[in-house]
Amino acid sequence: MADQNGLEALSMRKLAGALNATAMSIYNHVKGKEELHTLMLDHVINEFEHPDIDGEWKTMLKRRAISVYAALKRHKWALTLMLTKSAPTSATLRDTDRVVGCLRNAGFSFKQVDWAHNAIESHIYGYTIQELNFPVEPDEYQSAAQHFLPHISLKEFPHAHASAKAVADGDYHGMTDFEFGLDLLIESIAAWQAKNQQAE
Amino acid sequence: MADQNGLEALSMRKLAGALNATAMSIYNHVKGKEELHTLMLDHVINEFEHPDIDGEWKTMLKRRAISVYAALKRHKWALTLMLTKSAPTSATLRDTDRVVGCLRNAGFSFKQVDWAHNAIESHIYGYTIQELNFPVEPDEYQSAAQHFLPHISLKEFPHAHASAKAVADGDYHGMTDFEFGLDLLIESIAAWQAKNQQAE
DNA sequence: ACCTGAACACCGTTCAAGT
DNA sequence: ACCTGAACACCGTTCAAGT
Repeated sequence: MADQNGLEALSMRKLAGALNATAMSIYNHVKGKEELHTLMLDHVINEFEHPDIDGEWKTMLKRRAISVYAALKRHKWALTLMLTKSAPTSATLRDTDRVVGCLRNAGFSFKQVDWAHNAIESHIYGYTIQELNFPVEPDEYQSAAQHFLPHISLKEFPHAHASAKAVADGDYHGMTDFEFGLDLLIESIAAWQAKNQQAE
Repeated sequence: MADQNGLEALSMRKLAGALNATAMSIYNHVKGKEELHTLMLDHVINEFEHPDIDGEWKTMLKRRAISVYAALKRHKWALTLMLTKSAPTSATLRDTDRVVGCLRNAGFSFKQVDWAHNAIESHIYGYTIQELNFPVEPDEYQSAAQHFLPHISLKEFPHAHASAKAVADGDYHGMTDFEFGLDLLIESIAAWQAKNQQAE
C-alpha cells in the first residue's frame, strides 16, 4: 500500500506493477477500485483504539480520539475516501459499537450517545482536515510567516496581517492543539449530559 | 459549474463540451485543472458570511459557522478540494481576516484567536464530512434502521444493534444537530477565554 | 481458480498550426 | 489573443482466451 505517494498515485496498473502482476489480475481478488478503497479505509479504521466499554468514558473517548487522529494522519488519503458515500462495514460497526457501549454504560441515553459521538467525531475529522490542508510544517511557522507577511495586504486584511506579524516576530508560535478543542468538547458534553440525565 | 453530478464528472473535456468549445481552449483561461479547482473553492469561500467585526463575537461566529456549513453542503466537492494542500488565496484571507478581527475586538489574544477559530472550523468541517458520508437521508432513518438491523450482529455488536433498534422502533429519530456541538464549543470557548484573559 | 493481452472508452496536457 | 486537431502518456474496466 503506497500511502507515501498519495491516493492518485495508486492506479490499478501501478498497484499491479508493484505486485509483479498485470492490472487485470487484480480483478480476480477485488471487484473494482471502489472495493479496493473500502478495504483500504477498513484497514485504517481497524487501527482505531477501541474504548474499553467499562472504563471511564472521558478518558476512553479521549484516548480513542487521539488514536483516530494519529491514524488519519498516517494515512492522509483516508479522509478523502470518507467523503465518498459508503455503507458501513464491520470495521465501522465494531468501532461505533464500542463507543456506544462505553457511553451507554456511563448512563447516556441513545440520543445523548449519538449527539456526543457525532460532536467528538466532528472535532477529529475537522481538525485533521485543517492540518492536512495546511501548507506549512510546524517548525517553519515563523519563517513562513515572515515570507508571507508582505503578501498579506495591511489595508485589505489588517487583522490577518497583524496575526501573521505576531508569528513572524516570534511573539507566539501559531501552532494549534488537537486536544484543546477535544477537551473543551468532552467537558461540556459531560456537563450537558449530567444536566439532562433524567430529562431524556 | 456542475456540482450536481459530482467532482469526477467534471472533466476538462466535458466542461468544454458544456461550454460549446474544445477541451484545449480552456487552457487559454486557466493554467490547468489545479487552478480550476482553486477557483471553484474560492467561489465557495466567497459564499461564507463574513462576521461583522464589531458585532458580538458569539452570534457573529455562530452565524458564519451556519453559513459555511450550508455552503459546504451546497457544494459537496468543496471539502474534497480542501484536502489537497494549497496556499491561501485572497478569499481565504478575507474570511480569516474578519474572523480574527471579530475575536480580537472581543479581547482575544492572537493565540486565543487561533485556538478558538481552529476549534470552530474543526466542528464545521468534521460535522459536514460525516453528514456527506452518511448513506441515509434524514427522512429515511427509521426505515433504513429497520432494513439494516438484521445485518448488525446482536452478539458481535450488541450496543450498535440496540441503538439501531431504538431508531427502528421509533423511540427516537437518530438525527444529529449541527448547532449542538457548535453551541457547546462557543460557550466553552467563552468560558476559557474569560478565565485566561490576563494570563495570555 | 487464477492470470493474460488486446481492446474500449475515457482522462489531463503539450504542441504546432491556424484565425 | 484565442481556438483547434492531432498526439502523448496515462486511466478503469470488459472480454475472450489461455493455464
